[in-house]
Amino acid sequence: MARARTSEAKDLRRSELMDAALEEFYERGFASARMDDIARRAGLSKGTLYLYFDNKEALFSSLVEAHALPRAERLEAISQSSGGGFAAISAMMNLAPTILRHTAIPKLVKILVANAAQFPASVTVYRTQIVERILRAVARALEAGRDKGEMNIDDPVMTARLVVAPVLFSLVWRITFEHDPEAKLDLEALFAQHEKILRRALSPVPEVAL
Amino acid sequence: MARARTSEAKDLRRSELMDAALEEFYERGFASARMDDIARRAGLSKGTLYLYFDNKEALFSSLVEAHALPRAERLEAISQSSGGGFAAISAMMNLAPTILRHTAIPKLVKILVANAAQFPASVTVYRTQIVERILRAVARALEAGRDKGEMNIDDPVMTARLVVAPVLFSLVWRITFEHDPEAKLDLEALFAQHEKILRRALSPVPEVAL
DNA sequence: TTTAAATGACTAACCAGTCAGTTATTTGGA
DNA sequence: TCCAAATAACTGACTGGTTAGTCATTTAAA
Repeated sequence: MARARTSEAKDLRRSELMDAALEEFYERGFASARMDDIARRAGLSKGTLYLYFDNKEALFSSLVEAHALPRAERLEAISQSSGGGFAAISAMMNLAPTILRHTAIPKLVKILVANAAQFPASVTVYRTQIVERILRAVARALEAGRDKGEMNIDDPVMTARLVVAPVLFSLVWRITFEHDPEAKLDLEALFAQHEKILRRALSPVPEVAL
Repeated sequence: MARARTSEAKDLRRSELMDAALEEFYERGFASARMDDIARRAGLSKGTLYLYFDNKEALFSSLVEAHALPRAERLEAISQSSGGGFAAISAMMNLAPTILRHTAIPKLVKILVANAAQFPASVTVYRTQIVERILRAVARALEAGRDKGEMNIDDPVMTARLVVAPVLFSLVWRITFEHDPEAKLDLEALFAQHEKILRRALSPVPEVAL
């Protein structure tokens, strides 16, 4: 293998090894994934893998930490840029299928949920750095909608969880049934329906009807 | 250990071993769970475990199959007995916290999701015997509500997924964050809010307002 | 020639699955 | 009622295969 001499080349190599680890952990599970296979997938040998990571557990933790920050920042930006209310909800619902289909989040969530008991520190990182930041961003978008008089919201914190729930539903459906050709899920239709229900439920009751 | 001579005693022993396996698989993951620990947890030796199950994989499959039928039947009965519509939704939402707190379903879902790639046959059993039966039962309850003129539903199949999504959200939250004392989730409040949103979204629009 | 990145054979530990031996329980003859 | 023989449930030391982690050696690049 061509050598990584500069520190940029090493950073790249490190992230290639992490990508390989994500795939192996996802496909075989943390315990069954072989360090040799991870190295091979990145086109390197096991010995080299150990130049970049102290051990299997450090490789796992670094995965979670590396993905945490950028993801959360992206989602917070989206929820803020749209100015809150139904526009923000709509922007998030439109983004959901892409996130589910083309980012590492579903795979990361799977390996994290599956190994939560073994890696409590990584779980806490993920909860505080991703999950709770996303939930707060959604709650803020709902509060903004209320302040604009566009939404009728009594409990933004619980409602934020309900807004996000179908995304997690789809995520679990995909990672669990993805090899089952009988189990299709129409993401676009699901999120369109979700948005419709939220609009009906959260729109202020027209005064005329009272 | 006192011996199991009758076939009833053997059935009991078998199910004790399965309970032990559920706990070990849940806590350590399928690959890391030791057959010796499973046997010990049931107060037996590893050799005895192999009298009841051919191998580790058979133990896993039997777990999924044993839990599948009774659970699905219970939930179908509830959704039918309440006569459909909001009464059925309400009955299910009231039941959700108990299912999440006091049944094996969350643990079973975790080990199944985590090992979906290794056991496609068990995944298919679970999907057809539990997941899709529950979703069909919910969809039927929604259709019944529409037929009664109590609900305004355009897509019962997608809506059923949205009704169930917060249950899965809570399930994943619990199995992932259960050891994290900072991460509390008020199940009763969440499902109360969910029911409120569904009532608002699915109630027919009052004619006066049009 | 020097450097340090990369390699892969090696070892030490782990564990699924086996099976020869042990022992609780039942059976039936005295 | 007692006890010896028969039965089969149960045990755990053992084996064979697997893999995380090491390190002496090789080799690409400066």
